[in-house]
Amino acid sequence: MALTVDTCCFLLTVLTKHKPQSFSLIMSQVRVRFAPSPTGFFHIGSARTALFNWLYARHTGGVFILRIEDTDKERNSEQFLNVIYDSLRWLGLNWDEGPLVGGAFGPYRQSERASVYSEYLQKLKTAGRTYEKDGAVWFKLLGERYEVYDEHRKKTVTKVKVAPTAIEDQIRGHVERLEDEDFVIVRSDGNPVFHFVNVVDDIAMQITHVIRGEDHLSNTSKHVELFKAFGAPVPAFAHIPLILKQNGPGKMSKRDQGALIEEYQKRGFLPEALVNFLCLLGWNPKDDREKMLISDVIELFDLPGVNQSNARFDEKKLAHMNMAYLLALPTERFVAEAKLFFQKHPAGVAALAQPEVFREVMLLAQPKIKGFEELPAYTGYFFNEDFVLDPKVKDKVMAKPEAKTRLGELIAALPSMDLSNDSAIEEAIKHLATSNSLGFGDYQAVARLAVSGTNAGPSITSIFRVLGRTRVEQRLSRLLALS
RNA sequence: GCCGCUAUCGUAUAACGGUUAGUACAACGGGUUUUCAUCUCGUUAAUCGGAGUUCGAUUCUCCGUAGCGGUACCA
Repeated sequence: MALTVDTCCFLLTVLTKHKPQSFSLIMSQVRVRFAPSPTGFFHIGSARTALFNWLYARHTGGVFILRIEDTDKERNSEQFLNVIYDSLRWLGLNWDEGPLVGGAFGPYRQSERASVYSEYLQKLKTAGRTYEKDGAVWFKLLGERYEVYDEHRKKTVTKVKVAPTAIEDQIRGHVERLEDEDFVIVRSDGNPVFHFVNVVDDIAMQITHVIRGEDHLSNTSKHVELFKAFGAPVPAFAHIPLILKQNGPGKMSKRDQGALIEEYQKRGFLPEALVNFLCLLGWNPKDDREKMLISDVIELFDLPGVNQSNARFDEKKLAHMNMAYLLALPTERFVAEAKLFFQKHPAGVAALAQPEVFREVMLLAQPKIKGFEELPAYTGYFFNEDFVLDPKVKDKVMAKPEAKTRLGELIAALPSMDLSNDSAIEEAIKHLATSNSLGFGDYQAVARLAVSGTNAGPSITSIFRVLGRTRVEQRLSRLLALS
């Protein structure tokens, strides 16, 4: 069926609730790409770039493409590719075209696109926009050439009289930069350089919006000149701010704490919490909402709403977000996720030995912890008899001379206690307390020390209930004998 | 050095050119929780500096300063 351009725009507007003027550049579907290099690491900055691309695609009803920039042949392996796939999948950023899923514009790995590059190189050669020098292929700018001595580089360079290249950035607005020197597009070893393959792929894959880190803003003038030389439409650009390390100068590098997605996976962060945190680093819904459904973010996300200044990473805010998600998690999913976490943890064997107990303990832990990584330390004493007594807590609690008396009274009362539910246990301890003219608190601290080795944790009544009479008795007696 | 981008509490951010400059995290102090955590109330805390435009500037312009990025036959 035939559709007019107006009809198309109207439909797109209706379908995406998007401002029509944002479509001035393109008459077709939005196509964005995320183009990581398989280095064996997946950086949090890359994750956010991927996320913003994905959000924009989902917001506009467009296509999110994964393209692998693996031209650096030496340090590539399937393993490294899997890091990318795993990280994206874990974050929930599914791609519509790319490796594993295919698409009409493949292949999606640069290492498999050599023929495309030579074809495009030929176009440029035919157009007279290249020349060879020192065995490399250079891109020829259009204009009058002149020589000038560069003090900083300590050599004479050839410059070209050209007008500045204008970039209309969706986030930064109008940016101008003078691109006045020819540059290499194919190295003397025959490998095309990043600028060239990047632009060729964007043309070949019909990318409409290039959303990437600000570190590429200065490169963009090169890219724009290449697009023009190919006679291809220049895509819309959107350069998103960088993530700075939380302490010290500079952007976050892979050596910084918290820089790698892998680390969050290992530490048991909830991916939806990390994604929510990342959404808010450089973007906001223009109201006070913070914990948001991803569907709401998709609806509200737009490029002009992205901030222009770099953002410092804040692990405490992320931890808080993770806790908020943990608290809101349906119980059974919490237990299931906790199980997955323990399966990869050394303490997991003991913890998972008794599924019933494990579940009970996890129910106690859910409202108390900030992240799954706290679980082994927080719940260890439930699964192990040889837990350690915190020396500081022990000294403090056992410093009171009556502590041993309280312990003895508890042991004596224990056989007749109803341990079937928390309120019964509470009643029993209260009864014991009042009969000795004391309060619940007089038994709480010493009992807690005896059964858990510490002064923090779930309610003492719950610990008694889950542990059961025998183990509680053993632990109380052990502490009494010890002191 | 040169080029580009940026600049609001410690951090992330909000504020049609008109607000007592808001919110969240953190910090600190109460309350709740017979522990801890949660929750809750409160306190501390910001428009980088200087000009200009304007009746009025956090907001627009310019100049400084600082931060960040780029400046490769890396990506």
